Amino acid sequence: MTLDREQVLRSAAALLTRKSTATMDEVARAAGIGRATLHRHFAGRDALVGALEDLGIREFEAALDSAALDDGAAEEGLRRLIAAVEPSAGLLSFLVTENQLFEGDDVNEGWSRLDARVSAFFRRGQERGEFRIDLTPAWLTEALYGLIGSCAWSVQTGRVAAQDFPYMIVELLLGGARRSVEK
Amino acid sequence: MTLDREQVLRSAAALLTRKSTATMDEVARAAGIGRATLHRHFAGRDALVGALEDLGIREFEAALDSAALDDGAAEEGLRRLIAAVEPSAGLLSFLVTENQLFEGDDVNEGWSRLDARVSAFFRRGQERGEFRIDLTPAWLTEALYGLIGSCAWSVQTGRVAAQDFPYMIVELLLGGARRSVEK
DNA sequence: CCCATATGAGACACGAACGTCCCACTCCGC
DNA sequence: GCGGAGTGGGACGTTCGTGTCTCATATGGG
Repeated sequence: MTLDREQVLRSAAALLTRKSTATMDEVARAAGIGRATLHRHFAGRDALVGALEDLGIREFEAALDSAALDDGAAEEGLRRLIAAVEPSAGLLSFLVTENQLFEGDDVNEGWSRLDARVSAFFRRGQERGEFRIDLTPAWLTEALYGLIGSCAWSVQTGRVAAQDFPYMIVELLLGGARRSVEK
Repeated sequence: MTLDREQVLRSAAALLTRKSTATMDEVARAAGIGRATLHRHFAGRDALVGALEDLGIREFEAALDSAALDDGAAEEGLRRLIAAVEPSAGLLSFLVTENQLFEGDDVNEGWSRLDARVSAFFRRGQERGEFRIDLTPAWLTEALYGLIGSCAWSVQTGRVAAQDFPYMIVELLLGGARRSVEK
């Protein structure tokens, strides 16, 4: 008994990553519990998505912390970040898509905090001459999210090998963001 | 009278780009027509999305044609493609997202045809030594779609100036795909 | 062993969106 | 001016997901 809330969230994340329109019933069955029990722990779909948001924010924040973005070259920091964020990629891309559906009323303030950290990282990289200055930090941040989502999707559909996930993202994003010599 | 089917599709695309969950009623009002009339021209939501798919495929295909990808350097071809695809960016990113919701049963064959063209373009660029060979054509194709979507979204939320749309995408994607000298 | 707590299954009402239909109105061609 | 086609508004039934509730069952601690 005594349901493992964390495990339910994990399976919900795994399911919603694949099928973002999954029913509460499907979420419950995927977690191996009854729909009633699911409702007992999460007031409704909004509450469930909210809990997933908190989870995703925590994971992303942890990845940011563990990446120690400011240690050494910015390029290496970014590589560590991508590697650290890989396990959460599916969940994060689901949450990004979910957020886009909102009418911008009440967005979880956690996202703005994370956006600010990522954006600030790119800006520092620019100031240190490691990143191109003609691509704005805000755009690099959004592009990072987009590439994470695209790559997670490509892995899911078999277009990209799972083991290549970090490499594909880092090489594509970094190649563009890195100051190249002929510029 | 005699409803302009094309115009209805345009306004539906514009609305669904911003709010992909918009109701048939909202779509109708956005087009300035009644819900009944909308249903007379499109059997249902599926038919409407299907018509939008055809429209998006036509536009993307036209962009591919007009870009003349094989004329001159691959880089220039890509620049022309991005510029040509800009007006359709919102619609295309909506359709890509929409397609991901499908359980992969019956996808419009148009997409595979377009995927093949884009993918082949990247492959030729690789063979001619203009693109890196460690990033697969399939991934470059998906990344292109993802960046188009991210940039369209960034423009909509004001994070990226509309006039910078082609530049931001091309520079980021190309920088990564382009063989850089220090490699 | 017994009881409290949590669960699963199902029933129920509610709301949203859909798809269909009808009716009055308007606009156009004849 | 007249008739018909096209349109808008609204009503209706249906479906689907949601949220709440009840009840029987199982599990685990005292």
